[in-house]
Amino acid sequence: MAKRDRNDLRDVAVGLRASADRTRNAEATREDILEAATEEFADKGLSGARIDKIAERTSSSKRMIYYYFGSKDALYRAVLEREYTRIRRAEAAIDLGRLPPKKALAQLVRQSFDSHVERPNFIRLVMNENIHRAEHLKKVRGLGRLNNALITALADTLSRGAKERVFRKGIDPLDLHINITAVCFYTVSNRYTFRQGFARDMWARAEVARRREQVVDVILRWCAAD
Amino acid sequence: MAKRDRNDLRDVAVGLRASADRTRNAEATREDILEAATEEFADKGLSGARIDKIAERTSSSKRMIYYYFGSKDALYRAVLEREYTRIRRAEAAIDLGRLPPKKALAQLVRQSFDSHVERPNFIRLVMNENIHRAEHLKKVRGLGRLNNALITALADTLSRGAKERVFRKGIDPLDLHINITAVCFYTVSNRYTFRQGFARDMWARAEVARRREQVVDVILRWCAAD
Amino acid sequence: MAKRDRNDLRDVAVGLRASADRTRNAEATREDILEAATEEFADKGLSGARIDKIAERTSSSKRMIYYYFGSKDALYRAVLEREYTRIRRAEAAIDLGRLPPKKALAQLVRQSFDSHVERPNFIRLVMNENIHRAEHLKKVRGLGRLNNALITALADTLSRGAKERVFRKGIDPLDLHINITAVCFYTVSNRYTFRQGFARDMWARAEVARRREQVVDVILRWCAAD
Amino acid sequence: MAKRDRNDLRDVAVGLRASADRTRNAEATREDILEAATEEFADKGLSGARIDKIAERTSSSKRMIYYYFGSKDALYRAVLEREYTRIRRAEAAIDLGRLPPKKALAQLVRQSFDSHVERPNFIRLVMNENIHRAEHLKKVRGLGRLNNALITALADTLSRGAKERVFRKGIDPLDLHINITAVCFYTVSNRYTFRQGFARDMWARAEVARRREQVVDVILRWCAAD
DNA sequence: TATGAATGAGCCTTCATTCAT
DNA sequence: TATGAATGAAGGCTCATTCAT
Repeated sequence: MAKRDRNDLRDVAVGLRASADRTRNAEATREDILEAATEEFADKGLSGARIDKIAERTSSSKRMIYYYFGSKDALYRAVLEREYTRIRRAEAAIDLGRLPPKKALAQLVRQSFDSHVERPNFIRLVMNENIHRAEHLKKVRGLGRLNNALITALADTLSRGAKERVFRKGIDPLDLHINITAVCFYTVSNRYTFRQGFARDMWARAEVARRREQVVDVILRWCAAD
Repeated sequence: MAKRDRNDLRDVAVGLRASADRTRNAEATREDILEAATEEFADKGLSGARIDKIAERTSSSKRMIYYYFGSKDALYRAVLEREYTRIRRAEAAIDLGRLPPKKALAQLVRQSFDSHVERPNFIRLVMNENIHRAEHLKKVRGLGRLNNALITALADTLSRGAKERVFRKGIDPLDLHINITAVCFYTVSNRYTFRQGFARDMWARAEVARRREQVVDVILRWCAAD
Repeated sequence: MAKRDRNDLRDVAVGLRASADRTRNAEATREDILEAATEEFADKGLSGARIDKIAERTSSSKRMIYYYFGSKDALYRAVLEREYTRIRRAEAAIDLGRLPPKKALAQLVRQSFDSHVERPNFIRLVMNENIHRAEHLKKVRGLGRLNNALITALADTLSRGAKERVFRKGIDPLDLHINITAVCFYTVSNRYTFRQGFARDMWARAEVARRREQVVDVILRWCAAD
Repeated sequence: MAKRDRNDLRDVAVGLRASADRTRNAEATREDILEAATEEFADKGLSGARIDKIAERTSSSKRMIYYYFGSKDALYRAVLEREYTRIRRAEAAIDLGRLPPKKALAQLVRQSFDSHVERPNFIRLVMNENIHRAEHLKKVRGLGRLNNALITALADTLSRGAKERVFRKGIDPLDLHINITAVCFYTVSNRYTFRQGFARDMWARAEVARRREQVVDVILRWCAAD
């Protein structure tokens, strides 16, 4: 049975290689699916999205979606988690160095603006969640309430600014965050209905650039010391 | 036969009255359906909404929905048109009288804020439209680009304020409108995901009241003369 | 109450006039509906036809169709009866005078051919009946098995021809009728599928004329004495 | 893990075999559905046919019909294509060997007659198509205008017959085809309405046999040299 | 006679999901 | 891991028909 043994040995080798490949492929396949699903869910919402369409955008098959994610809802949650995690990771990486308060705040606003503009799909997912009262977001594990990184940065900047008399006192960092996000979010979120109602395209390149500075202006004037 | 003919004549009269009744009922049925549909579409989006559910909320039947509106899409469009028309009619009715510029602007902002808070379903429909690139809104007839009433009021207020040196010069009325809407819209639109991310409920009664004044503050500070 | 009486008298007059009008209208309305229904049923078959479409083609309303005919099936039967009656009445009116047998037969064939060509809707109704195993035709009252007029004419012509040695003996008149009808019917009935299969349009004016004479030729050669 | 891999390898083998089985089943399922659909469509026409009824006649389900054919119309087209292809394949297989012209033509006519009698469902589908102006047949891909096989055989027989002075000169092969088909088609297509109008059942076994020879007679007499 | 509103039954179709291999 | 076949449940929509006046 020497032949048998040799075959067995070869099988082991093949098995290891295959296993590694499979692992690597598994990761890649998951990513592939998530990418496709993000597009589809952002485009159509949860109920409008079609598993078949997602499978088509994928290099793998519909069956694989169920193999990896179990159900449409679970896939949607995985997409939400991935997108939120990305955003938070980006926010956590913010480093204002030792910029003077005004410049620091301006930079924070610009970063926020850019991150909204760069991820319109995320904005649409958020809108979709709000339509559904965040019922799916609630179920996403590992997404506790800790956006502290950004809020802390804002608080720090505000207090430095107040000390230097360039900002008013008493501004709540979370309020500031809300206002920044509001003006940034709207630019991306409502561009389609806005274009329908008014003769201006908020999404045109020049218009985005102009709006970016206006958004900074709105925030800085709100914080400015009297 | 004379009697028969008299009856015929009476029938005509009765017919006319009845016809009015029927018309009134038809109108009522339509309204009833639209009301139910608005709820369902706002709640679930176009694809998530179920005609059966809409029918359940109605005092008439599923069949009637098709009798009056023809299709789910057409019903959705009718809902959009009705909601937009309401909003615009309200905007057109704005009368600032002869308030001084700052007070006038503050009131405009408060009205805008209130109208957002009072119509959360409209906000969700707008979000849904933006997810779908306004493809349905585009098809709504009789919704040209004329929000002039509001923009005109803003322009007038801005110019009066500039003349009286309480506002800066050079503020574009449409930009102002965007900023007002952005901060108002966000308060309503993103309350669910916000609550998920932060330990604050923007939708709590007290919080809404507080935010209302903050929104006025943001806008007035942005417009204020240096 | 003289006034009342005058009114009553006027009512009577109005009533009589109206009644006559109504009768006349009733007849006209029935015809109007039948005409529209014939078109629709011929075009779409029984199940493909739509009561709404028939109503649209009519100057009256859908409700009237039910008032006069009771149901879709009954209307269809009324259409069948009307069409069959027309054809039979035409056949009964055939008068070959004292034409010599060959000319008489030729004329009979041409008449049959023409009556097929002129009533394509009837041909389609017949096809539809055959698809449904004549189940509706069976139910049409007043359509007994008496096409004798035509068959008698054929029998007479055949026997005269045989006597004069221009036709073979022993030809069954009903067989002759079948063959005449077969070649005529096909020209009208299968024109669409034929055009799809071959590069010839049997329905082109010149082609119909040519086919007419060929059909006569086929029949005459079949009957000719050896 | 070696075992696992061996299983994997075996799985591949099994997979290949299974795949063949599945393919065979898929093919069988498709055929099963087509068979049932042919019956139903022939019986009721396109609009009268019910997908549910077709599913009932099947060993699979309604859902499978959509899995394989996509829509009722597409299924109908598939049925048309299959039936037409069958007929044409049969026609292409005709081999008259070296029969003398008269016998050859008689055989051609008998074959045509038999193929009509044997496929009454096809005849009904053709009638249905003609009612609908062949609009569905038009859309059937892969059904070009090439019935040449049969026409060529007819042309060949005619020219041989003319050379041998048993047939007239100048008969157009397509005309001949039309006449053959007309008399054959009618026997099957109009049997129901005919029975309703006359006291004879064209579809009775003996009657079919008699008609078969009569049809041959009609055609041969038409072609015979004077 | 005539009309618009209303309706129940049922039809075509879709979709997420599972099975067999 | 991977795949094509299969499916139950439900969703959108249509149609002949009737009601109220």
